[in-house]
Amino acid sequence: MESLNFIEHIIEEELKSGKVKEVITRFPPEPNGYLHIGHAQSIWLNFSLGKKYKGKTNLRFDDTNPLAEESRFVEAIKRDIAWLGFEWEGSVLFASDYFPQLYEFAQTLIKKDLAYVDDSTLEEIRRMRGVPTSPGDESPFRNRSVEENLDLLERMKSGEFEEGSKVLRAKIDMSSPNMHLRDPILYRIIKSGHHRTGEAWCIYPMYDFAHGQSDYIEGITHSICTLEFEIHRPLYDWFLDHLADPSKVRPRQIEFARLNLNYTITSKRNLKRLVEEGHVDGWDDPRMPTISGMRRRGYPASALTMFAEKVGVAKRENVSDMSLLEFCVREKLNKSATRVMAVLDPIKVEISNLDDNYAEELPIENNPEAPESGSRMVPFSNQLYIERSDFMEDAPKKYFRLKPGGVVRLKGAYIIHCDEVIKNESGKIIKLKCSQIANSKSGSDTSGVKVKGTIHWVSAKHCGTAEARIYDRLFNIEYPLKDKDKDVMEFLNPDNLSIIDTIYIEPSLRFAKVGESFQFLRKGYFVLDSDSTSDKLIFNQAVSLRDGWAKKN
RNA sequence: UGGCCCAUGGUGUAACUGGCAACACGUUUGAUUUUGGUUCAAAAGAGUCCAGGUUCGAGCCCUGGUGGGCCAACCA
Repeated sequence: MESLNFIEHIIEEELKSGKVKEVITRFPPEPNGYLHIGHAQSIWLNFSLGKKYKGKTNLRFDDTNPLAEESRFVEAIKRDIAWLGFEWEGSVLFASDYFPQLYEFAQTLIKKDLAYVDDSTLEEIRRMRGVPTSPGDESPFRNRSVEENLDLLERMKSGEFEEGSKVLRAKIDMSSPNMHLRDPILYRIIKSGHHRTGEAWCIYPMYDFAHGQSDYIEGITHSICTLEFEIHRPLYDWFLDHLADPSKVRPRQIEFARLNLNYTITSKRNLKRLVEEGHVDGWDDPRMPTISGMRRRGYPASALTMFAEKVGVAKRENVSDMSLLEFCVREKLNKSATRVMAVLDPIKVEISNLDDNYAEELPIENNPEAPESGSRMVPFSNQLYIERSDFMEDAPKKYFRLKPGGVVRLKGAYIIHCDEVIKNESGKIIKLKCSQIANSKSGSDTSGVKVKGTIHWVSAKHCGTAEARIYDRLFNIEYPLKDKDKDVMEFLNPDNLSIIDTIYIEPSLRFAKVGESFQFLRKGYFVLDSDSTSDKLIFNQAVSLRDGWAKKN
């Protein structure tokens, strides 16, 4: 039997008992930044629940704070969700679409004597709210008449009062141990343009007054959010108790633990800092744990949803291993990425027994995991580059690559024997003189020579060049936010990006398209970055290949 | 001196109305391999935070602790 997460258990019970007839979820981002991997999980959760139970999922922007929100974020968020492969029901929705209705809800509460306009200052309200361990004090404005409150709210709406001079509050319980029930603020005055409603409003609802009612208006059945909203649930329900039509679908808020990843952060506030303080090049910098960053890094969308699924959903605080995400990335790319050869740190190889105008095209498979992908022709000559790490002068016994007097297979080509090591004055190896073993051609090898290793190569006469950007973990400690006395930025990994300005790539790579993923044989998965130009290709390393040799050494 | 929530290998999740703690990642070992990749096979690693209780039987139920998270923006 397939195991269910706790939300699915709840849903299935409700479905069985008839408490709910269908499942309608929503993903409710605030357009004040880019989406990160934690949001990817929430998106996956909401949309897959909708799909699994044959319901639907809305995309609704929670845009109730004009000071923070911008339409460029709306666009970026839509792009990311679509890229992940999810389709929201109908058109994109906005909490701001419901401002008129929300305003009526506010009037309804006033008429029920459950809300009042408070003239107290911010500081006074804060002080009267008290602290969790002892009751707060009631506002002197708490007992205004319904008529006065209605009038005052209307005048707040029409712009008669200054920002901060008045708020609308719910009349609940100033002594509640739950701070959110101590007469929470419903509306505040903000005289600032809104990304969608422009100057139409100068009062804006608070999150608590907007979210649940928006869910209710849309007929959402399950309003899934993260744990920090757990304490808001009594308020969520209180509004519904007083405003919802009992004959209509009543949304239920369910909280789950947000996803965290080690060696990085998933807090919008800190991601914003990374961008604004210039620690990265933007929200879509490949080092960022944002969906856009991961896309640019070369992580496939399917790897992100696979990761979300494998991590699972529960209520306990958790920090997932980056290695699981990387596993998902490799898993997907292994099946889809074309294999090509690129030398990142070259050492020249001259094949002495081939003459200078020798040229040959050799067929090399595009992807052994997908035989139908066929092969391509790769030029071979007497001048090659191999990886510096594929040669060792004093090699240990288990070193399977090239060494003086040793042999190695050039992938898809010939076996070569290392005859001579050429060094410069400072002792650095600049060239290897090798000889090609007769009859050792790949696929028709009758030489009888046994090799332990196969290495990649490019023809120095035919190859192109490119820049490679190699990424490492963003932060150099596992839990960057753990030490609250220190600034997270202190823990940034100074080596989180290394740029190799010239790598040597096989000619076929000249036709790579931006966003196209490749496996650089024996190195890792790379994607062509959008910074590339027609005369300069730039590849991002999504993730290296697993390396059993490196691990042991 | 408050309230709400959580606690299962290193990590993340399972264990449906109590019934031999399972899966994945990671780690280690071996085999295969013209990628030290992939694939395949295997191993190590928790007795379920602690103490009581109920029960033939508790990771699951009850009580009390302990530890952790969240709550005092006119943010979401």
